[in-house]
Amino acid sequence: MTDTAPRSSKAEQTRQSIIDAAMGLFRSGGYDQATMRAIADEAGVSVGNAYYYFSSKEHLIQAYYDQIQAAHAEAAEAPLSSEGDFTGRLRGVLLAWVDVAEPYHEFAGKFFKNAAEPSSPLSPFSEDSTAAREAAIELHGRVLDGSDLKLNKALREELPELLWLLQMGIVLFWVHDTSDGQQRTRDLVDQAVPIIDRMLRLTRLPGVRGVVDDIVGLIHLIRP
Amino acid sequence: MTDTAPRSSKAEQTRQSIIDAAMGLFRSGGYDQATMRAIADEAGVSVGNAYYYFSSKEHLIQAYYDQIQAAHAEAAEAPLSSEGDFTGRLRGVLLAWVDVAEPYHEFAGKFFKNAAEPSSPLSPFSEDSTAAREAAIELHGRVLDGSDLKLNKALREELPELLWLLQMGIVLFWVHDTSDGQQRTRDLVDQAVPIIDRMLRLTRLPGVRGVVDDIVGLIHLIRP
DNA sequence: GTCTATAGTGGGATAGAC
DNA sequence: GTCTATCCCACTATAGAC
Repeated sequence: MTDTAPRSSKAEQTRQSIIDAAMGLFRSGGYDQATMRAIADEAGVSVGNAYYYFSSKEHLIQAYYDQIQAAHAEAAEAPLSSEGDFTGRLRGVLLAWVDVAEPYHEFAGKFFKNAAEPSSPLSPFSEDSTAAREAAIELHGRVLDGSDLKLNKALREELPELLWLLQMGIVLFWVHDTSDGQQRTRDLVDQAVPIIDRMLRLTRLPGVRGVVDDIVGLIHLIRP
Repeated sequence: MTDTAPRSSKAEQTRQSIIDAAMGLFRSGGYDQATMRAIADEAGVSVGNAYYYFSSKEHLIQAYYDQIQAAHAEAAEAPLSSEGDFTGRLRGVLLAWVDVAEPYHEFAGKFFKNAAEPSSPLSPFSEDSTAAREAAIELHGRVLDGSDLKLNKALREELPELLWLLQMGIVLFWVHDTSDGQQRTRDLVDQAVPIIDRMLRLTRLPGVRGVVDDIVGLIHLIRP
């Protein structure tokens, strides 16, 4: 979607101040409280100007998403550089997301609601989310690249996207998770990761191989 | 959720006329076109009165939601009574849903959006949806009961819920599916069902068994 | 190209009289 | 239970300043 590189410093400053204002208001009062009037006011710009930079309130959230995504990419560096085996790397990356997203959990449901609508630019499957989605998938590619997993080529190619889907599933669980510090989501990650590891290693088993090939075929069939 | 039995005839009549008006307008013009003003107008009541019966536009959707649910249960009877093997039964039940839901596909995204918010009573995971959810899970229990599948007990117990989750995944795909008659979703079902069948039969394999046990354990851990 | 100010539209939701 | 009147908000339009 939008390029992250700064254009003219003035414009970029304005843009950023709007994002910052939105961030602050989202955080303190949730999505509904943060009206476009309030955001513009807090940023010291006019409503019209806010709309000049963000064509809708949803697009403003998108910027917010991008920021979480960037923070996740950064937080994921630690496990990606220190962990060598697949389980450690995947767990590290997934838990890094839970850490990064924790402050927003309270009102994430509101975001999620908007993101669930297929036509919304906020949908993780949408055109507008392509950049963020691909960055996230790429991150899972790196989980695999540095790991000790041996996989057949066709599966290896699909796996980053599948791991991203897994992450979306964890996000789904996470938004419904009301436990303290989203501990249940962390438990889910802890337990699920070794199972996934074992499942992936099973894919080399004679009886399993054929099914894996069919699954890869299915993925190709349904990909847009 | 709401009881379907009629209360006082006058109130119930008004209530029903609002639902009918909403249904008609949703169907002809989609969700956005059907403003509360238009719905109230069509029903011959005031906007305030419409809100007296339905505390939000979302709550109006519930009536729709229930209708699809009931229609699916009915449409699923055919394959459940005629098909004997697992693939036939599962495919029949899943495709019955796609058939039943087809007229609503256009604006199903709006349903979905509301259902996605964790705190919404329309969420398939919510307290309020327990009855509908359990009915749907029960339906998948019947898919298994009449089939030729042999499974270990622990897995057999979890499987109806897992199949329901699969159905939720298909719904997710479906709302994003813009192909004619949602043909791509139908293709997905056709291709996925035999794969699931094969996967389930693999669970009896020595190397696979342990992983299946762990998955069942994980399910128990994360269930609320 | 960036920004302000202001006035307006239309829709979800509500208050309070009846 | 029902209405009318009104509020608030996202969003648009416009006219113009720098």
